[in-house]
Amino acid sequence: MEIATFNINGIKARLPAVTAWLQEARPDVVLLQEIKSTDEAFPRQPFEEMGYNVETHGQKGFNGVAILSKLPLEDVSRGLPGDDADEQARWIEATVVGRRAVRLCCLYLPNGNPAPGPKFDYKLAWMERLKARAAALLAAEEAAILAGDYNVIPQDEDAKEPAKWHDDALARPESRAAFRRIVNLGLTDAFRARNQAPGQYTFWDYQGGAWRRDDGIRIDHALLTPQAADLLEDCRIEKALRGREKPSDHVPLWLELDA
DNA sequence: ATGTCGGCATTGTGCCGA
Repeated sequence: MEIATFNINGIKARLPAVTAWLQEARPDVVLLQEIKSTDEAFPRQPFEEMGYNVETHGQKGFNGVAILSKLPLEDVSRGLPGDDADEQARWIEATVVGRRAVRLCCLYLPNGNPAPGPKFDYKLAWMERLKARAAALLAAEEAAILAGDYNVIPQDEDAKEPAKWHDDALARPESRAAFRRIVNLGLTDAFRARNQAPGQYTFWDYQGGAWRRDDGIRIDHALLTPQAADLLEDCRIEKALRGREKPSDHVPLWLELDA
């Protein structure tokens, strides 16, 4: 089973690029972040015509997540538990059953800038809720993946210029510690399980010629429960997509699971 | 180097978020 996670930075602006990519790459499952669309406005039809089931958790103008799957999506759940007052659409999960059942959690973790401040507080609180959900998934002892835009640069080797990020919400010690607490519950960073090299990025800012200078950061991650990690066959970053026409500022992260 | 995008409210262009 091939699963890709991709922050597309707006489905309306990215529809041609995303459909062209899907036609050639043909993943079984796609986890999308930053659709920046309501459920009603999301263009389901082009994806359904390609054979995908579509489940969205959208919001007008900002955020929004979705799951596309060739297999049926079962037990769909929207919203990260733990705060009924949170209206930001950043979490959707569902189960696919191939040769094995896999729980798919698609997440768009808050950016948190400027830090310190209320947005940073919201990020850290959201990460506490994510930790609680991860603990529950681990307790179920089933194959689950928690993948998406984490907006966390885990270590200095995950940035071309780490020093310029040290005061940023993506790399501050509080953000990195919160990310480590989640991983340390017993999850596997799928990319790092397969590739230990520095200089592996999933995001290059539109500004300042970041792509041209390969000034990137690794902030899109897939964390796996042990039962999912046992199924992991490969994990790779599709860097070339960033160099195409009208790209997102993120590129897809791919998982190959024996499932 | 207040640099680049996307979306919104709006019909010109400024604001917000990233």
